[in-house]
Amino acid sequence: MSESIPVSVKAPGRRRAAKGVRKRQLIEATIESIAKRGLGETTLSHVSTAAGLSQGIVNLHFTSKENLLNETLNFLREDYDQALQQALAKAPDTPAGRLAALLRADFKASVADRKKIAVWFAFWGEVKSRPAYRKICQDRVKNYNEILHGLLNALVVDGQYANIDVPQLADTITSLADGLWLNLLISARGMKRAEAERTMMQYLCSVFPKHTEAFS
Amino acid sequence: MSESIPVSVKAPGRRRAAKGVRKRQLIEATIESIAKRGLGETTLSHVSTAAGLSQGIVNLHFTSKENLLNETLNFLREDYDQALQQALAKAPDTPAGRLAALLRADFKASVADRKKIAVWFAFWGEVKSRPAYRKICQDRVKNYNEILHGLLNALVVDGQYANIDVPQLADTITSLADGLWLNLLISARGMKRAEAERTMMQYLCSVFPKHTEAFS
DNA sequence: ACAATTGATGAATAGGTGTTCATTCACAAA
DNA sequence: TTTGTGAATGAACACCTATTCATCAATTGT
Repeated sequence: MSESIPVSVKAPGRRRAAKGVRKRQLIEATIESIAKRGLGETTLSHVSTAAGLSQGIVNLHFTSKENLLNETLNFLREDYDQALQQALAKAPDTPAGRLAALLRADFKASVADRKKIAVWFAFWGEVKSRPAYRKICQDRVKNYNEILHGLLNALVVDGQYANIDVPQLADTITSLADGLWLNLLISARGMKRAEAERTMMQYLCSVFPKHTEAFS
Repeated sequence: MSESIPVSVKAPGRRRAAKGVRKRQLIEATIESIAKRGLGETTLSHVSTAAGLSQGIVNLHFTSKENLLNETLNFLREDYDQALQQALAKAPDTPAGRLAALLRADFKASVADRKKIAVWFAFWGEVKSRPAYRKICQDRVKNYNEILHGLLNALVVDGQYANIDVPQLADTITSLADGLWLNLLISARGMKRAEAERTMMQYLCSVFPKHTEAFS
């Protein structure tokens, strides 16, 4: 949000920063720009100006624009995974409780932020023509699926559910989650995060009727 | 290739076409290019070359690139709506049969074509920063939701189902459909259309257990 | 047959973008 | 203080892209 104040050249003391600091600063400016202007209209000028730095700064720290975008998508993925881990760490130790925590995490304010979702979709929109993006997105899905499969299997055992096709159920859940994100992004009458979360929980209740209290 | 020999024999009937014909030809070249290169890398040169025409042709028929892209998205939406109408027209006259037809249509070869899905996502990725795209996408969703609500209400009455929140159910169904599309686009082990359709049908079976035969 | 009309051309234009690199300058070690 | 290091600059460069427009030629009307 707060736009970085462009540093006056005259004002001393605003120079030099560790590499890691600048890189993160530039990545955040990139996310901001993609959310505001879209991926196609995001230029290095926009990014460096928003960061209050000079023209060549991105090439200095990332070598190329392509590299900046790859690292931006990577950052987004790590940010997402971290939110999941954090949610699981705080979750109760029951399968249902952990599953609920995992799926609620998708709709937390810090994850389902409209800006971040816009950036996710911007990259998804290029997935077919950019193998580098596809790789990162596939890795994220793969990791998510592994966690989800584990929890679903545990819950099926825990509740002695029969006739549940876990792989297909996992597909349904991940698809539902992604589709709800699209709703958050597009919907006219601003679908709210809470509403999306409720929809997801309601679905889980219907699949696991013995554990409704965990999904309420 | 050989060309520009200014003799009378210029080429076979390669000149002149009605406005509508050229426009459609250019829109199709645009879709092709977006699917192959992405929205950001699609240039007017690519489009006109792919159509076998000259530089200025897009500006002649569409005035601007922005216009071409808007009309391309519009075409995609009309194409989609048409597929839905066609599916409904051929459907049996029962609520369950019509619902099944509507949702199966999302995964027909001509609709869930990997190229078209890539283009949909390319535009969705810019929805936040381009009001014109957002408008078209919202209209499509709105129309879809109206049809879906009608069918769901009819089916609830038909089967005397209780405790069904139709608006929420409609949200779940549309989200699931969109999410399955993302799976088709990204998934590593190529999720197949048939698999996605089965997932959707299986979900409908779970919601409407008295009508499973319509969803099998 | 002869204009008139209009689709189509493609070279030229103007504006913008990513990248480079010689140079500057903050900072800390000697 | 002096000096070495490397972060940061920003003008210059080469490239690309959307758009224009004078020109051409196929079709239509008379």
